[in-house]
Order: sequence, then C-alpha cells, then structure tokens
Amino acid sequence: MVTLKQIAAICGVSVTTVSKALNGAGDIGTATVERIVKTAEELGYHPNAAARSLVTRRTRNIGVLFEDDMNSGLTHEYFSFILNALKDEAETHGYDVTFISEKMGMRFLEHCRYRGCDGVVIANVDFEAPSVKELVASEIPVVTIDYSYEGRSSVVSDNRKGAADLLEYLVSLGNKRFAIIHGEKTLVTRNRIEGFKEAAERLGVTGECRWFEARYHDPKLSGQITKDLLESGDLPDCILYPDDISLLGGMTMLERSGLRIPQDIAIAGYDGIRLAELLRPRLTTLHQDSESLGREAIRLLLPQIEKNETECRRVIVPGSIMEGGTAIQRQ
Amino acid sequence: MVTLKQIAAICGVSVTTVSKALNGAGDIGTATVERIVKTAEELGYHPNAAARSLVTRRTRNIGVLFEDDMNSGLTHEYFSFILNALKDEAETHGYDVTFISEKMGMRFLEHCRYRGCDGVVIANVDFEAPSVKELVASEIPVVTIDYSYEGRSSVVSDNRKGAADLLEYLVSLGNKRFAIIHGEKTLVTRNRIEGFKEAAERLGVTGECRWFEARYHDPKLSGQITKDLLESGDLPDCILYPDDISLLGGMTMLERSGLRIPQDIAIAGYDGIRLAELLRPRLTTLHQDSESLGREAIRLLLPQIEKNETECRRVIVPGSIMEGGTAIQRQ
DNA sequence: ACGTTTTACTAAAACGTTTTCGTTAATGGC
DNA sequence: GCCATTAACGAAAACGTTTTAGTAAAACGT
Repeated sequence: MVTLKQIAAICGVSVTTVSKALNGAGDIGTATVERIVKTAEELGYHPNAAARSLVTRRTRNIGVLFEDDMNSGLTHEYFSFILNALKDEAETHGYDVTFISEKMGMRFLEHCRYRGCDGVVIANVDFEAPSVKELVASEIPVVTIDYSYEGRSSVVSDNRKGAADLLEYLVSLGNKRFAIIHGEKTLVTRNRIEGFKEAAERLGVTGECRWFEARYHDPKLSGQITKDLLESGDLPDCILYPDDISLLGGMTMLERSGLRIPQDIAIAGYDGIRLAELLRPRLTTLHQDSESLGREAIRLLLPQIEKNETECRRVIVPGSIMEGGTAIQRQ
Repeated sequence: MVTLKQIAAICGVSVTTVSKALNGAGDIGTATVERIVKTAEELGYHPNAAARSLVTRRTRNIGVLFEDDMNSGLTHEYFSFILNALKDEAETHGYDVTFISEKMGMRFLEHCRYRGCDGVVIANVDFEAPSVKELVASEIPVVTIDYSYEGRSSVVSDNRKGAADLLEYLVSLGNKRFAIIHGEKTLVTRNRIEGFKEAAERLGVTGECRWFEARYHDPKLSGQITKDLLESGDLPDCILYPDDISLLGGMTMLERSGLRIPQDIAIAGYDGIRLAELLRPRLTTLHQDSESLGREAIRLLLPQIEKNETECRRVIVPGSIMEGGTAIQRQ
C-alpha cells in the first residue's frame, strides 16, 4: 500500500505537504504540487479510507436498509430498480453504498455507527420496528423511501393519486363494479386505499367496491382470493390487484375458469414492472417510477450530509397509467 | 461516540485492558472483564470500524462488482437473487457488503484498496475489461461468478450440462428440428453452445439445429429474430431462447402470427425466474440456482480471507429442468 | 531600510484501535 | 523461604491520514 509517507520521502517534503498538495489546500507551491501529484500517480497512490475517516469523521459511505427477508425485497423488481438507481446516484457523487443489516448481532443504529455511515437510506423494512425507529431518532442523516417519519425527509411514490388515477381510468373504460385486493396494511396500502376511496366517491361507484386484504408479491394468495370470488358467483367487472405479480396469480385462476380477459372480466395490477408490456395481453397497471425514488433519496440525503441541512423535505414521485390489454373499453 | 478511553476511565483501567477484555484476550481477570463488558453494554459501545481496520488491516468488508449498466444487471432477477443470497451469507458471517464501481474515478482495484475490501466477488461485469483483469491479478482475495480466471476460484452455473439437459428433454418430447437463439458470446454462452452441440450430436439432431446470436434480456431482439424466422417460412419444431425474458419477446411474435404454443411450435427459455411458473402456459425452462451461486461465492471467499487459503477452487452449481407448458410431448 | 504581509513549508497532535513488550504481584514447587 | 512460574494489568508504538499552529524566508509598502 502506497502511503503519504512514501511520497513525502521521495519528494523530499513532509507528510503534511503531501497531504495538502493532494487535497489542494492551496498553500503549497505550484512546482511542489506538480511534483507530488506526479509521483503519487506514478506510485498509484490512493488515500486509505479508514485512516482518512478516522480523522475527518466522514466515510463517504452511505448505508442502505433493505432487510425484508420474508419477501426477499431485493429480488423484486420494484426494489432492485430503487437500489440500482440509488447506487448509481450515490457513486456518481463519490459515495459508496453498503448494506446495513441486523444479522451481525448489531441493531441498525449500532451497525451504522460501527461502519460510520455518513447517511442512511431506509428502503424496505418494517418501518414500525423499534430498531428502525431508533435509527430514525438518531442524529445520523436519514431518508426513507415509501414511508414518512415525523421530521425526517422522505421520498414516496404517489400512491394516493396513483390509486385514484387507476380507478378513474378503469371507470372511464366502463367498469362499474370492482373487487379491490390490496396488500397488508402498511402506509403504502393505506394511501392507496384512500386514493381508491376518494376516486370511488367522486365517480359515484363507492357502493360497488368490495375490499379484500392480501399480501404484496404473493400470487398464491391473490389467486386464492380470486378463486373464492369466482366461487361466490358474484363477479365484479374488474379486479384490482396489489401488484403485477399478484395479478398474475389471479389471472391464472380466471383463465382456468374459462373467463376471457378483458371481455368477461377486466383486471389491473400495480407497479408496471418491465414484464407488464411483454406479456400478452399487456398488463393494465400503474407504473411506479422506482428509479426516481432511488435517485431522489440520494438527492435528499446529500445536502443533509454535506451541508448539515436539517430541513425535512418530502418528495412525491408521480406514477403513470400503463394502458394494457387486461382492461378495455366496455360498451 | 463511545470509545475505549471512556470505558477505561469509568472502570479505572487502561485502554489496553478494555480492548483485551472486550476481545477476549484471556489475560484479564474475570471480575475485570465482567465489569468492563457490563459498562460497555450500558454505554452502547461498538468498536469504530475505521480505527480497528487501520491497525488490523482487516475491514470485514466484502466488495462486489455488479457494474453492467447497459443492462442494469441488478434489476434482472437472476442477478438480484445472486446478490441477495451473497449479502445474506456474508452478513451471517459478520461481513458487510459494499458495491465497488468505477464511477468515482477509480479503477476497480483502486476502489477496492481505497475501501480496504478483505475480498471481492466479481459478479456481473465485462470480464475481459483490463480494469477487471487488473483486480483479478492483484493479491486481493477474489471469487468470480459465472466466469473463471486462471488460478482464481469461481462458482459457475453448470451451463454446459444445463443446455445439454434442456435439449435432451426437448428431444425426448419429440422435437427434432431446433432454432437455438443464444446470447452474446461470453463464456456462459460458449458453454451453453457446447452443451447444446454435445447433446445434439449424442441424440443425432446436429443437422437440424440452426443458430442465431441475440443478446441476453433483450426481448425485442429475440422477438425480431423470431419474426424473421416466421417470415422465412421454414419453422423448426422448437425455439430455444437465451433466457426467459427473451422467450417472452419471441412468444409474443409467435402468438401474433396465430401459431399455438406448444402445439404448433414449442419454445423453451433459460433461467427459471419466478415468473416462469406463474405464467400460463408455464415456461419450459432450465432453472439456474442463482441463490446457491451467491452463497457459494462467499463460502469460497471466506477461507481465502481468513485462512489465507490460496488454492483455486471451482464450484459448479447444477440447474434443473422446469417442465412447463410451452413444450409438450409430441406424438 | 524597516516593519508587515505573504508564501511555502513543517512538527506534532489527534482520530480509536490493536499489539508488543514490559512490570508487578501472587502463586506454586520443593 | 527461595526461586520459578503464572496471572493481571499497563505504557507506548503503530496504523495513515488531516489539521492546527506554527516558522522561516521572501516579497512588499513606504
């Protein structure tokens, strides 16, 4: 490993001078700087992050919480897009991204301190868990995704408007009676339900909405609920699923019963994963801009880290309707 | 931040003693150890990773190269499963996972040194790139996934056997004439082609195989190739696609032309993503055990890190046929 | 020519650990 | 009761960097 000391020895100056020269402190002669920079490059010098962060109390390291083992969050396209964009944006600004977990016997906050994370993005965890709240209550810069804490910056997908838009679109296609299968009761779910209810009221279809609780990314469960619905004999015009994957579970059941989609029954998903436009029929769904979520999270975090900004900012990322073939204009 | 010094002051001992007590050095009295451990817990002490690694020259940090921007590797299920399993296995053993990129103006090796990674998993990059080779040629413990360098440990999916098995299965279903669309010419692709050829020869269908080069995860391109094939008028019994996503691109074209799958033409994918068994018809595909790939990579890496093991180990992870509905027994 | 400012550089402390080599006191063997 | 061993602890150096507070010499203003 090349150190400042070696460079100093070669250039016949002190370690201080080398450090300053490489960091552009400004009070080193141009000739000296040039000489130092040149030999540093020749030797392939790069500062030791540990030593540097020990004294600066900065690590240029951003922690990210992605801890949903149950559903292995990382492997769902929505979250992997968030992570990918987040990583890209962080790296572009010179920050590394490290996963923060509780698997090593530390709580989240302890883990963050141990690694000295300059900031943390909380992306896919149980937001009500005490260990998460402990981290949020700390002095470490934090941005949450798809959840908002009092006084903490967050970036959330516009679930309320997304849900409302989706229902409005489906009504505009002539659907009147709905079965709405939603995910477990998280903030995201509550917002969507609110959106659905608001639109339903506005459009006068409130009485025609039946509600079912399922889970996100659980095609089996939503398939089962769909089956129950089929067997009840009282079919709606349109079924809304918590996400595109869940939709597929339901779609299987509908097709198995001989129903034609979208003629006999319309269905819609949520997320707008890449697959949505690859499948036939294309999925009618609400696309969430997951890349923006990841990118914006970093953009909110950086000023907190670098300028000690303490203001609580909220970014709401709009989604967009994807007009697919699982729901069409009814006469 | 709680430091050894503070604990030492409270307990009325030296920093050395505290350090030893907490690390179980063994030459500290049990009563003292107890006292120190207790106050350390009370204060919520956790060692500062930077300070520790500065002297131990260990960071308990594993770097991972996942740099395929073009196709944004992270967002493909195959790779996100690898990453998820890798992260889990590393964390279980007390290691953190940090992304290593070139976006911050350092080459991979420089970045690894800068962060002081104890080891690196190279997972989804251009393996021929000079900066990757430079890292591989360094003294840092390295394990590659789906590629093997001379003298370096690796874990690879058994593409050769997987391809052979798949073709054999398809032949056993009564298919005789094949169009084989493969990905860009990487090691993975070469192995699969070898596997296909070996099986084709063994089963006597060599003359009936036509080959097409496409790209991984590019449903548009494989759709186009499928269309060309349709327009040529000379259809095979079965089309093999480079992966499940590409299959979907092709399937769309086939269905659009009125062909029934699998009666008129059989198709098969590769990867066995979760969706494969959610879709109707289910995808006939070869499932790659991506979780094992990630997990085994860490298992190869740890002995290199902790026991200076230098032996070059190779793990070959078998896949398995997923019997779907896009290829059935022909009479 | 004299005091003042500026320029170019450095010594030393600090960051929080681990580790090496002591030192002292207690214990054990005989 | 003496020597040898062991148990329990500590001082200080080291890791590679940044930062503070300087110093000496050169340049400047008048």
